[in-house]
Amino acid sequence: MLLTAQTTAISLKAKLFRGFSDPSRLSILECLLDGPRNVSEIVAVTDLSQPNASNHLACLRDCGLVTAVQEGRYVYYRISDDRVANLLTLADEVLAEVARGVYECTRVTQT
Amino acid sequence: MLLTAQTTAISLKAKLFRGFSDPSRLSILECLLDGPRNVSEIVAVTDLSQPNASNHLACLRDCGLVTAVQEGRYVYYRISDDRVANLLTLADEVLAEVARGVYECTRVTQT
DNA sequence: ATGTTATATAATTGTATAATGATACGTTTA
DNA sequence: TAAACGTATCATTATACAATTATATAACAT
Repeated sequence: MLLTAQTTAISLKAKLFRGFSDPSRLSILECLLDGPRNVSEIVAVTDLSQPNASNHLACLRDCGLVTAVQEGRYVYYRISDDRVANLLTLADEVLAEVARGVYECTRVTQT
Repeated sequence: MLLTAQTTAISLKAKLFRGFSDPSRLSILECLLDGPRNVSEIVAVTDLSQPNASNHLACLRDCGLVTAVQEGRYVYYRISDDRVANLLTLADEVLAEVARGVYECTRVTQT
């Protein structure tokens, strides 16, 4: 793709959505909707391996979707902005409308 | 990941977000915000190759984000639901907040 | 100091997927 | 019917990315 100011903004937005586009990361985000959690708690809730969870958390953190605070040997993660939660909610609504389509979509691999 | 009813719903949502997570598909969606467009028009606006645009359109259609209507030899695409547009707008707002983070995020490749 | 727990990082591997070029299919016009 | 046009599909290639294993770092406890 040709890169212009416009497409740069679009690439940013694509990157933002990519933060939400993985089941592991979504599990983490939904877990954090209930409040801050440390890595061990996240691992327990999501059933991800610890390194895998850390990788995805690093991705979410780098993208600004979550923030991290160290407390002793624990690192607590939380969702950085209410609008992130709003996006998840709105996605649920869209999904309710188009669920059948997404379900049948085979262009993106089923997990 | 272990697949449960919960993770299945999450996988669906991840798939939905994946529809938004590519610059080419976002360009197409933003182009369609102005109204229905046929493939040639989309190709002209987005600078994608015709086969590439068709591929992404098929993905968006399969995922229920756009609908297609054939008129003569043209196929007109439109955004399937207003909430899809809302999601794009909300993403802009989130991006305004966390843009720096996303910009600096190197876990997801820059385009 | 040593061991233990919590988290992060690195290297590797397999898979997903975006882009391209060639081609097929369907529709219209001559 | 043939030619031209619009769109879709297929095969290929290159790259991105998720998951795993092993290991490193840091904080705390004994």
